[in-house]
Amino acid sequence: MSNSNSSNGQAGFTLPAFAESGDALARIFAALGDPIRLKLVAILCAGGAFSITQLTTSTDITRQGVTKHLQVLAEAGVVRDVKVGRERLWQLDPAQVALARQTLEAIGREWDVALAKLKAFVEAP
Amino acid sequence: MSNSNSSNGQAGFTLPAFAESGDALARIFAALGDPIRLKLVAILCAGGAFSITQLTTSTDITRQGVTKHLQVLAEAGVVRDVKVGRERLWQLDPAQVALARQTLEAIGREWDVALAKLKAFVEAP
DNA sequence: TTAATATGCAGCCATATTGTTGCAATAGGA
DNA sequence: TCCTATTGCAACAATATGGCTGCATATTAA
Repeated sequence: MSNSNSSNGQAGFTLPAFAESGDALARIFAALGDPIRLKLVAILCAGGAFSITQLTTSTDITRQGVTKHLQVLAEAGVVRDVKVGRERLWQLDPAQVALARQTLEAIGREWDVALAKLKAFVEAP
Repeated sequence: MSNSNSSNGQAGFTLPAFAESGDALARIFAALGDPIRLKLVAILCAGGAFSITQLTTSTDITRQGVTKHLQVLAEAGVVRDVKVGRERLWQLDPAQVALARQTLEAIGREWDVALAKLKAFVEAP
């Protein structure tokens, strides 16, 4: 089987840094990988700080369901909560979103480099 | 409960477009939301086209497990496969990655706009 | 033809995820 | 104080996910 040229690891090219960035990055993407959570992020990035009850009115699920989604987002570091009175207000923390965006930019750059190498190889004299 | 001022929907501000972009966008993020799949993407964006057997050597799971991960990525449109001989070579399709990146950029922009509005409100005479 | 390689497909199992209901607890306002 | 609004917590069911084994199928090479 395969053997031979390998495919990476001890291969002939280096992987981009995010390949080994552990689970933190994957958790950010996974947190964004749900339609309801994506909508919650949209609300939070457009508005400011909202309570769970307020956010619930924007979805078709129960308050407790929204709470679970917010917990997923919070564990990924995408949102934060602040207690004020008897309410718990949620707001976006854009740092992790920026990290995810930089990763996707890195993928695009690597891809461009790979294309350029291929082009140079094909056009070699 | 809550009632009152709403929080969006029929609220006083407009949501960014990605809020209602259906499940396609969420599927892209979900596809990237796994450490193994993130590594596969890293390999593919750095290299070119690899067979399942080759990709398996880069992971700690079985070939069938890798196949399932590739299917998740394929259903999100992140990777494509090409049959050549008895092999099935996989390669990145950067279009969906670019779409995800644009979404994260939009979140960042919305956030900046919201901050600017807040600043203007606080500093109002 | 025969053997070896590469993949496909089905089924199984353990665990995680998503959403619910029900009840308790905390905090504000009349 | 008493009522109400907001949230927290626990248990539960249904489904999805991630990983495996086992076997079948195709394709290349000798």
